[in-house]
Amino acid sequence: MMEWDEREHHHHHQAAENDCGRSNASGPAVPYVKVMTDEQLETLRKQIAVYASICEQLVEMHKNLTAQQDLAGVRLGNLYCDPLLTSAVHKITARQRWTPTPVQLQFLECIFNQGNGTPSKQKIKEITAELSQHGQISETNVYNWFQNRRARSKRKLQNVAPNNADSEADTEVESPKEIKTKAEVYQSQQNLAAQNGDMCFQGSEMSSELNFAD
Amino acid sequence: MMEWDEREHHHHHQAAENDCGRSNASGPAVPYVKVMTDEQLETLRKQIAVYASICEQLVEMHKNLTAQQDLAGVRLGNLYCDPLLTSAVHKITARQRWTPTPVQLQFLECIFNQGNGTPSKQKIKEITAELSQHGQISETNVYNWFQNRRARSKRKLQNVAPNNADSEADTEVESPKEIKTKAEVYQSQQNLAAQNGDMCFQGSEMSSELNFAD
DNA sequence: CTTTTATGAATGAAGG
DNA sequence: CCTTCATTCATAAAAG
Repeated sequence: MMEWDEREHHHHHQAAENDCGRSNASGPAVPYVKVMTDEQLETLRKQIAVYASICEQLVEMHKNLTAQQDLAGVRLGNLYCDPLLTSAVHKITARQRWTPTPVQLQFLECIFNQGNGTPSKQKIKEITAELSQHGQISETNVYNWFQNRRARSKRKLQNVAPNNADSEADTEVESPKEIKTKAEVYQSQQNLAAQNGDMCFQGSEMSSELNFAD
Repeated sequence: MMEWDEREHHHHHQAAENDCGRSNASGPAVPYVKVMTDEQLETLRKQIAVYASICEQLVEMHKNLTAQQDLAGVRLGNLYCDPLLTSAVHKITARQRWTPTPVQLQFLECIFNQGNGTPSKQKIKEITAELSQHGQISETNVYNWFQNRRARSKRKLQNVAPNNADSEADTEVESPKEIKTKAEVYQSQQNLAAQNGDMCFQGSEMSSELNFAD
């Protein structure tokens, strides 16, 4: 479901050279390295998210409480959450995702436009095999692509529905403002942990060590 | 930038299978895994620990505050929260579909992992009753959850198993693991969650398993 | 660099 | 159970 497509690496001279699986694999030259599966990473990511959420909640509670009565003596002063930390954690556990190459995209688009609805499982297999020649791709990727393509195409038509008759072949048309508004809300919801200025902690010496990402 | 290296692994079993440097480098159709150095793992642990610590402190603080004065009118614990949408005018569009709270999810995950596959009708009832204490939930929700969980778990396995390898270039994968190396973090999280059972952490979920390499 | 948009992926629920 | 759909989430890419 996902491939870690490591793009341009900034040739960092990290302590441990990660050469797992390299062609020259016979060498036991990889001393200290830990391996995690996608699932494990995902789990970790979720747990960290939970913590972030809990902190958020608690800070909110605290703010409400202190707002009512001046409890100057109980500042959150000692609790600091380093933004960098959050961001670093995020990067570490961030999920990567497949991105179709232009060729693959064109091919998929082409098949999609042939109208034959949801490609059968077998069909998916064939398509995947075909597209593998043009880059990394999996059946799941193909499956998801069609699912999304179909769903979004459908929604677009709905949004333009009021005008049935004039423009129909708008598979690539722009979406209405309503969607936009919704997106904004959604956007704000997402970045909670990332940008709550009120709980801007700091003071953890941890930050300096966050040099995984770039 | 990072030393996350994705690799094709042939077996799918726990993070422990750190087979970096193995001789088989041509392995087709194998799962991808992330690799971390000891240092990175250590940093991650520290970061999580920081979160745990912050949460504990906040909880403690909150308890002290509420203890000092009876804030009956500010029962913050019950707000079906949405901390981020403080300016929530949009929130009118309430969520329609059930979303398990972290605690609920954890519980479900736990039961699921006990292997006792088929959740009988009676069992569903019990589980639902139990989880009701942690938030809105119905038997249908529980039922669906198990259905989906199982189906998806199964599918993941299929994606790993069919290593027939013709034209490699396979992508996605997952690692089915049963291990239960609960990390301390997990433990803390649990306690925290328990103490704040009436909080609803929207938007973030947590999984039950945390087990990265040692 | 920050914000916005496009879109790959996850998941609760419905159909069969 | 398995498949399909709708909605939501998260991130890569584009815009400012």
